[in-house]
Amino acid sequence: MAQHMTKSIIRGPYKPGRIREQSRDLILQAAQAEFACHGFRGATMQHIAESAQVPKANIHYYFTSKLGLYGAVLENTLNLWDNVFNELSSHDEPAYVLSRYIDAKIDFSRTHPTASRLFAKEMISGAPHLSAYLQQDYRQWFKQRMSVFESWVAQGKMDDIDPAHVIFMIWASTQYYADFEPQIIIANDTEQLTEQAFLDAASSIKHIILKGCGIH
Amino acid sequence: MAQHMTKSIIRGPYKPGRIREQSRDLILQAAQAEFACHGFRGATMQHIAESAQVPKANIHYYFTSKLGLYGAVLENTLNLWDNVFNELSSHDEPAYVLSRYIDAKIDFSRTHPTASRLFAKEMISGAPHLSAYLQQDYRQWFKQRMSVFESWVAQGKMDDIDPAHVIFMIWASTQYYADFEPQIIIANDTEQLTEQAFLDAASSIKHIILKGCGIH
DNA sequence: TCAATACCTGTCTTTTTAGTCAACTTTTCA
DNA sequence: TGAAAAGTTGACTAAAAAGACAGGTATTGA
Repeated sequence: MAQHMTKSIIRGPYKPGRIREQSRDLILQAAQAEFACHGFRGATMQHIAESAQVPKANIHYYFTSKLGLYGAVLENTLNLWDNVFNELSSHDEPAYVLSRYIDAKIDFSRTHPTASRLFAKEMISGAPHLSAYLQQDYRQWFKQRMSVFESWVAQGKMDDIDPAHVIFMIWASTQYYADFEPQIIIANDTEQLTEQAFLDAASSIKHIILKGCGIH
Repeated sequence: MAQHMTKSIIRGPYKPGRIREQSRDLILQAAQAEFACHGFRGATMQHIAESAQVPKANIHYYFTSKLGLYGAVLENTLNLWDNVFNELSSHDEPAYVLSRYIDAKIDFSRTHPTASRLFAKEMISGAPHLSAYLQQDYRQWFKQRMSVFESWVAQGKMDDIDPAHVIFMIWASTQYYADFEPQIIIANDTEQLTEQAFLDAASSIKHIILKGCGIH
């Protein structure tokens, strides 16, 4: 028993596919960075392999093709996204909901900048690999939010602004701190963005959005 | 005289380099679209050639290399940018200045979406080809704007918000309508973004930014 | 211990890519 | 008009790319 536990601690309990999961994750991580930086066509399997420190052939053992790998990276990233934002769903007070949402978005930009950049790159390219997602989950999520905003407007809890533009402003402003990092770094005359810088950004965005929408 | 004018209308008056300018522009146009869509590494000279409807070798007659072409595209686009925004410089009233600036930015997103996307792609990749520009013109422009905002705050014309975040919010929100077009199109359930859609966006952004910053 | 399964990778092929070059046509202006 | 300059391009080369695959090694449970 003791030996078994020692073995478990050192190598973990055996599961078929345990190594598979680890290797896949390692490659997915490296691939996300490469795709985020160079886009689908600009990324190379060789670079991803070097970055993950595995032979190129090893990538092809786990993923059928470059496109398959890209699909897996996108799917992986979408799940991450959903996990972060699903909790923030229903609450009566717009000030509370929007504040928490902006905080979560800025925190996501800080902790997952490559994920943000990956989607930005894909969008700018015309989202050729995201049509399924955009037509389904995204559309549905968006419509639900819109109706929440509309009820707030009807209840006089905020100004009569097209909710779509408010959502776009929040997305744009929060994602900017991940996607346009070089610009912000040079403007701030700093080496890298600190956690405090993100907190300040969130604070300013919350001030402007809430006050700008007439939310108290 | 009449014959000379006819000739002028049909072929234009001769200038050394006239053909050069036309061909270069044609190629630059096609290259901008290709680079904006696929990034530097993802773009191919062959695609650019096909898009411009010239043989690939013709591109190499006018541009030394892929990198040289990319540099020319960036420079071209930066000049465009400057021409559009240089006029909006000095005025006492923040409401007037910011309104006109937001309008100009949204109009740029509508009329030059590929230019916007080109820069977005470059930024997301870490701006490896823009360091010179970012360190000089951009930095200077940014500092000047910051001081204008600070004087407005000092005069009580707007809330005490870090001006950098206000500028970033304006940039992010206005550029979003060019860079993330697919997302906006699907959310709006439309085929393409109309001029009216851009005007509505500008209107909402102005409302939120001005009110949100406490500008009357 | 021992098949069976999972995992690994050096080497190869084919396709695509950037860039070259020499022969060609068009345009210009003296 | 005619020679020089500018513009054009098909055919080529070398490098880099994605991907296939056979022959390995490591890991497992019985």
